[in-house]
Amino acid sequence: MPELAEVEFFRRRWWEAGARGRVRAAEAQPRSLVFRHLAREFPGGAAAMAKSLAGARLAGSGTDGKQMWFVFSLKKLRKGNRSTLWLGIHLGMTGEMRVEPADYSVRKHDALILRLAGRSLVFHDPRQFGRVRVWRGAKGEAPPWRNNLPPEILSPAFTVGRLRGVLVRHGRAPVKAVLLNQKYFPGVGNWMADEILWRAAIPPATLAGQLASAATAKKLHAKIRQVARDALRVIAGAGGKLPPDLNVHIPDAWLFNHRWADGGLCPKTQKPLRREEIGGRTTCWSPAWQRRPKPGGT
DNA sequence: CACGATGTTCCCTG
DNA sequence: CCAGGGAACATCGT
Repeated sequence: MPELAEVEFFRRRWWEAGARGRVRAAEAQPRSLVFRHLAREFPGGAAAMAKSLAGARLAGSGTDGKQMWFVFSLKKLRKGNRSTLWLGIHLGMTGEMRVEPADYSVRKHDALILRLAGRSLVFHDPRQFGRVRVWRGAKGEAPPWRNNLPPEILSPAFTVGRLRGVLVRHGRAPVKAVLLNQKYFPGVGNWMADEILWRAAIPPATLAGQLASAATAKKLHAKIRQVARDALRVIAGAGGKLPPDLNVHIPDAWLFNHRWADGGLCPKTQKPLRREEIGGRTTCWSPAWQRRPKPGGT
């Protein structure tokens, strides 16, 4: 499920239910594989994390691409100054965040439950490709996993020039595979990559190096941003009210609604869509619409 | 019963 | 060391 906008949707869901609230207790299911790396970064692993979260106040939250984080302030400590706890959640393939009643009982594949006054915040992940990270530090410090992040695709630092550099550097890879690289396009996943290439009328198997001309890169850059903005607005309710769930209405003018089942038709041409594996992932595209760009200048 | 799923990481090769 | 490709991870639904 989770790409840029779905991650933002789930972050807001927890944040709107828990902002500035006190965590009365935290319950981690240590057998969930989402904690498999935790002990390396946080001595004591899931159990120590749950203990540290008890009594903490939810002070902030955000996302870095598909990585979401919540920051908690801890009660004053006599020793040291490490009064801030960062909780990082990656949703993997099937993770989701829920808000449940206070008396909610743990269900299969729930990984983490935060008990607040009047409600429970639940992180649920059946396939367990998700990941929980925790870092404790002084106020104003950030965890190592927030250092040296690539520019968000909607930030001013995500420039056409940067995009061209990426296309040249990975010139022998299919552009579809390059778009999935989180180092360059944080938050872009399989459906967004297909949507971007469809809107840009670029066949997904095109080698990235073929797209590095100024004109083509500019077009691709515009579509990357457009898909990110549209997805955030429609799915995460950017700038407005949070939609009640992820089953929001996606416009039929997007590829999104037509891509899943075999036999879908391209909304632009009404010709059949094709599904094939490109860049290691199932890719949906419209051969009648997505044609190789003409070789252009620089 | 087999296959595929909106992700990441590790390992191998050139 | 770099770039690219493929497998593995675990579970569920069609």
